[in-house]
Amino acid sequence: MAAKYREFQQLNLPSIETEILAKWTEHQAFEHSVSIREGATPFVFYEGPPSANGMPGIHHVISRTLKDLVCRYKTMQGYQVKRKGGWDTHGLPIELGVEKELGITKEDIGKTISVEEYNQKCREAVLRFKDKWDDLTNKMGYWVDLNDPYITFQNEYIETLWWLLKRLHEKGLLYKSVSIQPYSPAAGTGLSSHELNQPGTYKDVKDTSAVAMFKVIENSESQFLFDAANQTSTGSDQSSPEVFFLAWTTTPWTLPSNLGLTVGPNIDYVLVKTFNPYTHLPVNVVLAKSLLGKYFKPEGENGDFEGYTAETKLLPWEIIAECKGKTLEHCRYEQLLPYEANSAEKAGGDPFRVLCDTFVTTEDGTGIVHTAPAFGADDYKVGKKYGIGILTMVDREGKFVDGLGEFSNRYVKNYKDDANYVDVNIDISVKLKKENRAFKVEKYEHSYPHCWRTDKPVLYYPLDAWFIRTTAIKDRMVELNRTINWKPKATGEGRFGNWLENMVDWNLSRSRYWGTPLPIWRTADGAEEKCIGSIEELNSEIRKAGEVLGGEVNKNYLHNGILDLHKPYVDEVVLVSSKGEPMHREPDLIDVWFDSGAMPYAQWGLDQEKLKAGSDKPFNAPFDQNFPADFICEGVDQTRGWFYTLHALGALLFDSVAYKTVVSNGLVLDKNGNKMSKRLGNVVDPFRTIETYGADATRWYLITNASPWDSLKFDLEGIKEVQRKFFGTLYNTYQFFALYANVDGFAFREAYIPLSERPEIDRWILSSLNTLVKDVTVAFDDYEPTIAGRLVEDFVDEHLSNWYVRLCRRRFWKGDYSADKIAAYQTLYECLETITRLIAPVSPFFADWLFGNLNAVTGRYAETSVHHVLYPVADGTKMDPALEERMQLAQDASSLVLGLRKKVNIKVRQPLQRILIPVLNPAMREQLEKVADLVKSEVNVKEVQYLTDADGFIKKKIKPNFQALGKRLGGKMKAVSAAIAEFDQEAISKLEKEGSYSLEFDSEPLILQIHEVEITSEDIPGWMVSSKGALTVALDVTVTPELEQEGNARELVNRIQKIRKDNGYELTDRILVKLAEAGNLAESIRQFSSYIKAEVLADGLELVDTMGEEAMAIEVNEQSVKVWVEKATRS
RNA sequence: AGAUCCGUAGCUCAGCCUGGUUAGAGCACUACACUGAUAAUGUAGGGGUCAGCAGUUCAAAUCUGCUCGGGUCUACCA
Repeated sequence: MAAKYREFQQLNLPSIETEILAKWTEHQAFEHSVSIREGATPFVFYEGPPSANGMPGIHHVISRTLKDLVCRYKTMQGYQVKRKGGWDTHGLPIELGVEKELGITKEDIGKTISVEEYNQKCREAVLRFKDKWDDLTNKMGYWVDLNDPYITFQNEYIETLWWLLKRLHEKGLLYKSVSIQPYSPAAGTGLSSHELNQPGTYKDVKDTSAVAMFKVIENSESQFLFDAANQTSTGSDQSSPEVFFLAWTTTPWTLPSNLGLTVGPNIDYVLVKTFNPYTHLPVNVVLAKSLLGKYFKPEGENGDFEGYTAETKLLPWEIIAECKGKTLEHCRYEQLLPYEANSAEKAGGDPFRVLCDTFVTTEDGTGIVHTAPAFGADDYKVGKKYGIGILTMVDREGKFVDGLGEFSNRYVKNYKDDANYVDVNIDISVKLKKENRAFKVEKYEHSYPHCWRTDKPVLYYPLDAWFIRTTAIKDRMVELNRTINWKPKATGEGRFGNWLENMVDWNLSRSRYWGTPLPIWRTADGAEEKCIGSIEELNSEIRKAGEVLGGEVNKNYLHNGILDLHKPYVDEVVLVSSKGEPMHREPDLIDVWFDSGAMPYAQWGLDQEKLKAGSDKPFNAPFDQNFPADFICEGVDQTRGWFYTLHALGALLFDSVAYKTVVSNGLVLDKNGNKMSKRLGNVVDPFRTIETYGADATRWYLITNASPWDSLKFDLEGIKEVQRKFFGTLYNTYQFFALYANVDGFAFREAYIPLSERPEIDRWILSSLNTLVKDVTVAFDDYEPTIAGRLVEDFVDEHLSNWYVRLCRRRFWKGDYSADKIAAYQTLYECLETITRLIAPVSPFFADWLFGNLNAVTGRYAETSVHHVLYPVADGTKMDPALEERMQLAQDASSLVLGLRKKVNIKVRQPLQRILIPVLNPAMREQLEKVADLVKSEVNVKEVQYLTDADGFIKKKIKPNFQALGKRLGGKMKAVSAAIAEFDQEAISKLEKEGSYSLEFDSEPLILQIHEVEITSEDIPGWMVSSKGALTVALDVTVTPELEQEGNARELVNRIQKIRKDNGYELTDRILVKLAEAGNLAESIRQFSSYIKAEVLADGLELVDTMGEEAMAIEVNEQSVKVWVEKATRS
């Protein structure tokens, strides 16, 4: 006896997964899936390293499912896909976590705790949840190499980063400069953007804002302003008129550092003649035209200048000139608040000019932006462009420097919680008012960032930082980006593309402790600097410095070299310059994004031989075959993170893309569309989800519910639905197969029956199957797993289960082990087996389980896992579009007839004589004839008749084919459409016969072609009719006595089958049946005796007069009858 | 504030690129049927201002613009 297909009580995905997981572990299925492809074309995948200092969430499951399915798919297509895991181990989140845990702040580090101890804590915290992560990886079926991951804090990793940095340094792409960064004077530290994004950082505050007046200097650039002012100058005012630029600020304390005024080149500005509302002196002011309304009332326009006094409420004003911002460029003005400390010389440039830039808006203020390069990123940028120098009149404690007269040494905000603090901003405003230099002073409410630690306002402050000159290759990065296949496309072109267009240099510096140290040593005067590119190089420099400088220098590192590349050790190292001066390390760490962006190189580490040989890619061996990546995938939040840094480093260092395809998946929200957060308590625990519903159902749900890049509303009900609908159906189909295949001992040992010898329906399902394979492959190749999954779902449900199996049920249990039966088994087996391979990438457990169950009996594959076999390839010779089309016709026809039966309430078991189908053309008839038998048995009718218009009793309906006709007719469409609607039967049949029809339209001839209309049959007078599209079906609902008797027989069969089942008989048991008191059923029984016997596997069917108590009373079509069923003894 | 994605039935989504006249599925709901796949299945029904407004067009869920709502990223700036 051959092995049996496994049969089950019910579907239990989690227990299947436990079983498969054990099998994978035992046979090292993952390792094997890679090693069997040794020598094959590699498909390169990069794993974006997660940070293991927090628990994994459900959102990690989606991106990892995507990664996994692509890798599995490519493996099954014959590529070798190595997947090296990795861990991101540096960075602020880790440090903040440790600070919180230890109850310390940044200031404590190096004081109450040594940097050495602190970094040790970070190192311990970093992989705290690694076990949990590994557990999830395992349970969700994510195949990735966890045994040999790259870890960013390891020396080998950091060493490679250093080499890369050195490379950038050599290319002149790594430089030190000032940048304007958020800075907290109260805490005495710069703030990262991460810190600035803490909740509650932005607060609405009321600040004193001032519109300051900058006095224009008369020269050739500004002459036109003065000319206009002079022309309208009135007799009472003999002195030469004064012209001012109006500029608004919410931070008057930045005014002593003012060096420029910025206007928008395309903004319209006006010169307005008016009076200063505080001093009442006549003035001429420049501001943006669209902002006039903020300062001047419409009633005051061209008002009474002569009669203006201090008491006049309404300010008269008049526009006396107009120009674009570009015209104002380079105009000069007098410094607003000159002191000894803020002279033009000290600024070190050519200040007090009007500048142009597009960042200027006219939404607030005056359209002229007061520009203090030290205190704003935009200001700094535009200031640098024009070379106006820089003044930093505030120190790091947040107070004015010496040499600013009455403002010297005053805090610009109340940083010290001083109860007697007097707001210097008010004092500055008052001074301006008195000096005829303020046009408007008022409180202004706006949102402003505050330090999350001290709650004090942040200010933007120039700090030293190291930069990578990404802007140097901006165009190349844009160009390379165009070659990357972005999914979705819009993210690459839009979000990422715009980001590249507006790129600024990459600020690498972080003033923290736990991270990759910048490998740059400098002399005190900064004249000489060294960038170290390897451990070997550092050690040799250490020894050199030890020799030259002598004494205690580097004494801890002279013998064994440096053992840990982190702080504080590297900071203890002193190097020596060519002139014998000591060099100290630049204290910064580098941005963690550099760590992860450099993983294509650093994951392999440096090859010391290649390094010595001076290779320009001195990385360990697999690098050459593993760069660039064919595919990466992470959340959209990585667009400016990992996607960017990978791209930037690939382009900067090797003039290459780092990845060819990138999939950015969307967020996972809760079922109400809210972001998941611990605070709201709506986080979904991935472990519980997987344990309850199974990883496969979860994966399938995540993939098929929405495109990966759309945000997903995660609902457990959806997983249940997938479980029931998809896996349940597929499982049922397998159970059905196994049930009968075990009875018949089918093990695919017979020769493959040629398609030409199989029935229509077999050829149809195999054709559909191959079409499915083709479409699924196209979808996967296009990184559209959602489409692929939905296609498989539709096939399994609609085609395989609800049509093929339903229609073929009898073939499996009826009759001998004939050729037809074998064909049915072979066909269904082929479908199931192919589906296991199709779904293997998405639902790896269930697929492997099903594949194993099938293959265990047939042994068609030598491989023990579906993940080791090849992905199905569509067989064109099995595809037959006409066949698929006519089967659709059959399904539609059946559905229509069943609908009609329902309407007249005649059950399907009651046979009916015939259906009529009007055929519009010979091709349609041919198609229908081929599937007529299927339709007949499906809807239980005896015959199908075809009606042609020759029979004369179809009424046809005509309507324009808008798509075809619209192109030709355009505007006449409406009228012609109305004319077509008026066609009578004669006109329609004329058009059909001749293929065209001419009509007169607007006294112009118009020839209507047959393909420009759609003709359908509308009605068959006197019949029950139903239609869908071009297909119309009529049903003969007459139940003749003969039909009724047959119906009775079938009903009886049905009842006896039920008894068999209730009695618990085996499918193959023979029975004996006795019936009594059958009334008007007796005739049916006699007439259909052999039919009944065959159907219920009865050796005998007897009509008797009476029966004992034990007989069962049943009802058949409202006629009661007594029946007795017993097992027949085998003869 | 800018960029970007999304908005179609009670819920989850197709359809939109390439405009075409009854806007589709599944779930849920209701009724009926089927009963040798049965903790399965089928049929039918109700349920839509395709977020809103304007435009282009003979024709708009589909193309364009604006507005509103939600998400994400970037920024917070005088």
